[in-house]
Amino acid sequence: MPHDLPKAYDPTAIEDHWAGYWVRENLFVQPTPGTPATPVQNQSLDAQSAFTILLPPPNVTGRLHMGHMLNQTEMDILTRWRRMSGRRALWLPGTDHAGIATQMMVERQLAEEGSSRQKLGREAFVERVWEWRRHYGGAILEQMKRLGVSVDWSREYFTMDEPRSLAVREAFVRLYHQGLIYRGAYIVNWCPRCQTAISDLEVVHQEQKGHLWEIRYPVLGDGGKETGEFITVATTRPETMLGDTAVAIHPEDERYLHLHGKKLRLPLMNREIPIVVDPWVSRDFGTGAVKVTPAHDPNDFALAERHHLPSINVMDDRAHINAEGGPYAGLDRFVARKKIIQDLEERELLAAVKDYTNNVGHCDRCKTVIEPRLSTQWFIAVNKKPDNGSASMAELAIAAVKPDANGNKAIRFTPENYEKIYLEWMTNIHDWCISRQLWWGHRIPAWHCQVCHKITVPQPNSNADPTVCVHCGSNQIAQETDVLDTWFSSGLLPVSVFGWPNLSTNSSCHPERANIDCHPERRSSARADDRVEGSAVVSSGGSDEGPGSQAAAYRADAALSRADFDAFYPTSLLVTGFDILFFWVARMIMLGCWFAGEVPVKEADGSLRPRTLAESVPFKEVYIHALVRDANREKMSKTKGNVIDPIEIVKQYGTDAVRFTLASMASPGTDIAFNVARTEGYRAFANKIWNAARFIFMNVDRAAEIGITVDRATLGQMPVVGRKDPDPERWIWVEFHETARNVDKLLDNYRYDEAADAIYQFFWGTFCDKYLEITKLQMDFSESADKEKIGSVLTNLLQLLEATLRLLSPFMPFITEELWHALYGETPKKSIALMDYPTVSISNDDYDLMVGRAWDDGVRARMSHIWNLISLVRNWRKETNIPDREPLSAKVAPRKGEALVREALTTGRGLIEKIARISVEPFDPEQDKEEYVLAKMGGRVASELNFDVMFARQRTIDLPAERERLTKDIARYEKGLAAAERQLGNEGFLAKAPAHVVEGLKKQEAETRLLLEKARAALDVLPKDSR
RNA sequence: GGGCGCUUAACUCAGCGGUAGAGUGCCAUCUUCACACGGUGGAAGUCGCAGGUUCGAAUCCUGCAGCGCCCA
Repeated sequence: MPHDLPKAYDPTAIEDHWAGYWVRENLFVQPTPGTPATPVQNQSLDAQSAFTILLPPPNVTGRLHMGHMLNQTEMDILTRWRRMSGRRALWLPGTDHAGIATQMMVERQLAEEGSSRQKLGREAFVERVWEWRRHYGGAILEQMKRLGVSVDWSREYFTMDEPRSLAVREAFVRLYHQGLIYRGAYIVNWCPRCQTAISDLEVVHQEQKGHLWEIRYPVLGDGGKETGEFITVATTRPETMLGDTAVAIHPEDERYLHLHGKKLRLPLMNREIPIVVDPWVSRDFGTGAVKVTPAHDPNDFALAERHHLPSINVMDDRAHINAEGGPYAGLDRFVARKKIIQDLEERELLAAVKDYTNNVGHCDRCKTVIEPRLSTQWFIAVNKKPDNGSASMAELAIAAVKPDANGNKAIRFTPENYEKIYLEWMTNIHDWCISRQLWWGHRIPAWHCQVCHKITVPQPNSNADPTVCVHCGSNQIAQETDVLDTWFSSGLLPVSVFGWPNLSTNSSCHPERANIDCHPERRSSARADDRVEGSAVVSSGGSDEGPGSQAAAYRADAALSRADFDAFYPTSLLVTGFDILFFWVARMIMLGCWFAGEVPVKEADGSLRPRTLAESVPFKEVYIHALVRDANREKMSKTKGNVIDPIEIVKQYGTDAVRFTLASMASPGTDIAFNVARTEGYRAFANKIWNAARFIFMNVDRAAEIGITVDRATLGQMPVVGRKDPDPERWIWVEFHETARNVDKLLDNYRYDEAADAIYQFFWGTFCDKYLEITKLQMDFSESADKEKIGSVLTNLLQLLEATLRLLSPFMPFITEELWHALYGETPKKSIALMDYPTVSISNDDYDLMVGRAWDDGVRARMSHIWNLISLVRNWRKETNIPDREPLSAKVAPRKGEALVREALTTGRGLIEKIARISVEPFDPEQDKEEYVLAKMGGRVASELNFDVMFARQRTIDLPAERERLTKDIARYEKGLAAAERQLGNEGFLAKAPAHVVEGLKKQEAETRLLLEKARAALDVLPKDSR
């Protein structure tokens, strides 16, 4: 192995190389169980061990941002760790067709060309969007590849590809025939720019300064004559008065009691409208009288339903006043507002104008002010029980998250408080408006009859579009022009990525589901075309013949889909941000529980049984990650210009360093203030790793030159060290295993931060700073060297390095891959990512044996004493300005009664002498009293808890500084001692505190007392004069 | 208006009932044959404020102040 590594680690070329290699070699392809596809991962695993994770699909229009990188880093760490831990790991990537965003993108392009979607027409426009997607849609996936995420590229999905489209159609059709999808007139959030309805969630509310106009409506007496009296209403949107059909007052409002049952004349429109009473009206707001515009306000609409008032829509889809607006027809809503105010003023009907700040809804996409508008839309009745009386969608989705009688949850949230937020939302959920007036998306599979005006929706499991109306038989039917909400298709992903609804039961069908699962037409319906096309777009080329597309072809088969579904559904985990908790997570739970619940479970013997709720959920765990903010905790936004481009940072510092930064800051529930200073620190860490490896390789090479061979056969194994081994080797392996165990536990609880920190501390603080320093003392390549000894030291070093690289690999996949390959002549597998995680390769018994033995013997305590003594000497050197290289002689007295301290001094003497560059002689302060006292007076004595060290006088020391230091120490010890004594004198404490706490405090008190005495004695022997 | 969260060293954050931690930064010193993206040593915090519970509170409770988020 040639080990001429450069002195400093340069990640760029290395990361590019491995990123390409991982994709090319299909390392993370997880074939359908039972198929002969690429046997890269461990095939002996049973389905129980699956670890499945679905990538939240980024928009095809998207570019990678910090949120993606955090999300993907977290998923990649967990997936790599689970894979190395022996699980059948499958991470599914894909993209979302993002209806509005993508359509807007292409419309903008067209506008630049002087064209528009209307000029193109629907069909040509949709083709144009596909064209756009083929050219630009893979950008974000290419960025993901550069980050080295360990996804299965052969299973890449797109929410508009054939299998996913089939799932969307089938889901719609089934829900429709179950009576859970209806078409109705409701107030929706209408975006006049996007020309579509959007869901409540896509509306962002912003405080805006506006006015509250008070308008006088004349009261009518008998015979429709104005009485001269007025009722004054307050409104923020006067233009809607054109559509007023009533004025409402509170039934108990004394100001208006005499007006009950009266009518009003609607100004400008000269329409007679009634006064209605309704307790919903707030007496304190405005004038206590509220105009009612059912077609343009959701509250008014509800009120109108109660009072059977008509609705008059006064605006068109561009938010211009329509013919219902009389003289104002054709005006833009805001122009109309001005004109109306003016006209009212002229007629002396404007009572007042007050400044008012209100929350105005804007379109999340284009920021246009939303116009609540009465229109006909498609809805899912999420609260409606199906005809067979079983639970509604929302009820199922609640049951999936709420703890059952035994406290078990089918879906567990981390951090836990999201469970509450989710349940709160799901409990108050409204029907879901799923129609969008766009061209890009899944066109709703419903046909309108031009003759009887009824709707025809195909039956489940039929791929044929209807040609005649099922109600009147007419052939004049046309497909609905609306498309479905993008979240409808992404909500189905957990089932559709495994081929649902195209699932064969292979042998026999569940009696109730027979028509669905074994439909003959369905077998050939899902073609692999789009998959192959998808791979061609995103892969580095030539993948059409690779195992990827082969696997794709397999999956088009219903039997294989079934095998995938059985093996991988429910997925294990969803990692996502809280911003799409309702948009996506909640909808996946609703749709997942609903449709997976209809798929029977196939038992080992081939029989079928109904699926339980816990088996129907789309994922068992949800980890909600933090928001990545800038270094000043500000939310990143394009307008603020504080957006950090992860790819830029990656180019500067390396992917590994950025990943490690994100991991080390990813504490559950806390936002991440991304600070490049941290990344700089972790780039230094990568460099440290690089150089530690370089050091080891150099020594292996030097050893080879004098004929010392290092045994690589034992690499990958965990040595069980025992009493016969020297302290340093036993100690470092105990430390290593403690770290590895810890990391396992921490990752299991999503504590990326603590896991990253544990590895960092081990590698830098323990392995490099201590163990490597120890091994340096043994690197003797002279003729007289003990070759066997050096060989075993180097073997141990390589073993440790190899194991540590595996431990670190999920966090820093690139540098570990590079060094791991450099370490072997010929690697046992294609990638370190396919090796065992260190915790897997040692059995529990071995672990207990090893750590137990080492501890019994006090190896950790001894090593800790040794390092304390070394620190004491180093500290002394600094204080007395004795250079590190200058030899020093000292006499050391271990603390009385501490056997381990004495042992440490005996066994570690050589180590201490070499590392601290000191010659040590033992002494006993009791027996050598005279010399000790002499030293105190003439030489110097340094003390810590376990040792007294007597140094020969070599340099003058800064007496005032030394006095100050000791005085400060004494004060600190006195304070600590007083506090401890106070505690121990407290009977309540002695009686109530647990024994170990009391014991600990007693020990601490004794130690503090000792340190105090030592410090006092040291101060005492310092000459009193200033020199 | 309803709900949730945050306030710990100069900065960014852990800790969440038993004597205050990390990374970066800072100070001093060292270019000794892995690494100056380094070594060694060091300084640095009445844990937002005020009450309470407890033998004991950064940690639990209440109130206040400041900051932020979600929903209406």
